[in-house]
Amino acid sequence: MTNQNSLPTKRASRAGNLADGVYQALRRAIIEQALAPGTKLPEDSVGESFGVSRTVVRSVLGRLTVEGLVSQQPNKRATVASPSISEGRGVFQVRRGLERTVIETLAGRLTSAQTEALRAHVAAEERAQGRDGPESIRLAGEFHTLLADMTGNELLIRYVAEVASRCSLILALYGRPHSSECAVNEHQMIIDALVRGDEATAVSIMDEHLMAVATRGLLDLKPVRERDLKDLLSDYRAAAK
Amino acid sequence: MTNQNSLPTKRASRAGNLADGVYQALRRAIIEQALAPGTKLPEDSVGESFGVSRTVVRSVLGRLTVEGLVSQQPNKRATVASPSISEGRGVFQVRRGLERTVIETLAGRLTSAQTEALRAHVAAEERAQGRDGPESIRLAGEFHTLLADMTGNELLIRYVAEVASRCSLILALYGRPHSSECAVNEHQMIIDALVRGDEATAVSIMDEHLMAVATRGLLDLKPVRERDLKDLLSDYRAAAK
DNA sequence: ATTTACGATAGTGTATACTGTTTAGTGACG
DNA sequence: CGTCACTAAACAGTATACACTATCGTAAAT
Repeated sequence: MTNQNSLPTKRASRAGNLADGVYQALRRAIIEQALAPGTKLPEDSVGESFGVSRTVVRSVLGRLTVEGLVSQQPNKRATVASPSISEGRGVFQVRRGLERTVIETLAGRLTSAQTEALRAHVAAEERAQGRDGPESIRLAGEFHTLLADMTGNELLIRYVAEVASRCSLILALYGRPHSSECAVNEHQMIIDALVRGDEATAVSIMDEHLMAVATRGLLDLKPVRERDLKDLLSDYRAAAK
Repeated sequence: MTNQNSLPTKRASRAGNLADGVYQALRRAIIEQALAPGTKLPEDSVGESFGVSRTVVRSVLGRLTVEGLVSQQPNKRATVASPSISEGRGVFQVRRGLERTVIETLAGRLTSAQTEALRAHVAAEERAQGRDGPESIRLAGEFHTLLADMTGNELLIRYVAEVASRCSLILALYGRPHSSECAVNEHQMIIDALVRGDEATAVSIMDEHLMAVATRGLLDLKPVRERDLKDLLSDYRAAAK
């Protein structure tokens, strides 16, 4: 039942790490809400979906667990994490502190190339404004991780990425259906303050921005639909090159 | 070569997770610098040291890698992480932001029991002051994680614990030999400001406190002694109940 | 003598087999 | 009918086997 048998050429080039591919794919599936919070993730089934063994899935689930996207209890099936409201508040609070650090690091120190990249991103956000597909959700989150990237601080980058993805989950659970999550013009204002080198203003806009996003979410728990796991994951299998 | 053969009664009670035990032990070994940065950690050898299989070791090394205490590259042996100075600076910067959040959360909100616990801890630090054994190092770090615990914010707790342990590594690499790392009286002052509810002061003391710890470390790389891995780990084996 | 090619050894990546625990389904008993 | 006990299936925890990759020493070729 090796993958060589069923898919002889799939990873023929050079293997290395199956785990990474599955990790990326599963992570996206969760963040883009193809897998609703609470969805069961038995190691065998997930493995079958991606054509890998439990060994690989296990390590992936471990990683996702420390990132808070999956929750695991001993001898129980893993599930897509389903954070409580108070956990959610905690995450947002940490996020505020983290992004404050990002802003402090960046204020007045953006290269023109970086400024360029940020403006381009905001433009993309504006274009995606109308349809609230996964596209818009993803872009809004990526603005923050893009900022973090520019600090060059590895740990800061990882933490911001982590809280941002957790926030996606939280908003999926408790957010209003059509809140566009990040007001694009707030992003614009942050960029402006950063290039002006106006640290105080940039910090306070970011802070309010995040507060706003957090308080925009305080509503109805959405119903959890039960569907077939393999169905839901089929789209993401291709991505696990 | 199962552990039942060699140690029939060791984990007779109820198993569950061997991994947790090994994780704790290995983590301590690194933080307390029994395992110097750069030390090679082959999965088999570590497994033998603790009497478990590679499977378990592998998951543990994975966890420690995401925490930054171990570094892994594909198809290469894992090693105890050996962060660069600039990585070190990055970690300290994140830490400042994180602990700022801790202070903001706690200022003026400490229960008397919590205040009690903090004062007791500082007292313990003072007692351990003289001998700069692992005891003193551990206590100094634990003051910060103790504070974080009191926020009740799971994520914040995890992050602070993570940066604190990474900082231990960094100071081990670049710190002066006998810098007592955290001046105990600074801890005392932080507590005082917190109970007064004086958030601004508490934040700035903590900030300077961390800055001081960070700048106290900027010196000679210590030589790396080469010793037998199993020797070094023998003390920690018992802890992996 | 120095460098390159090659082979042995050590080590990681992944699958699979086995064991123990949880979960869910079924029937007996209240 | 409900609920309790019991059994079978599903599932996680762990060890091990095998394939592939890196590492290092040794010998051949320059």
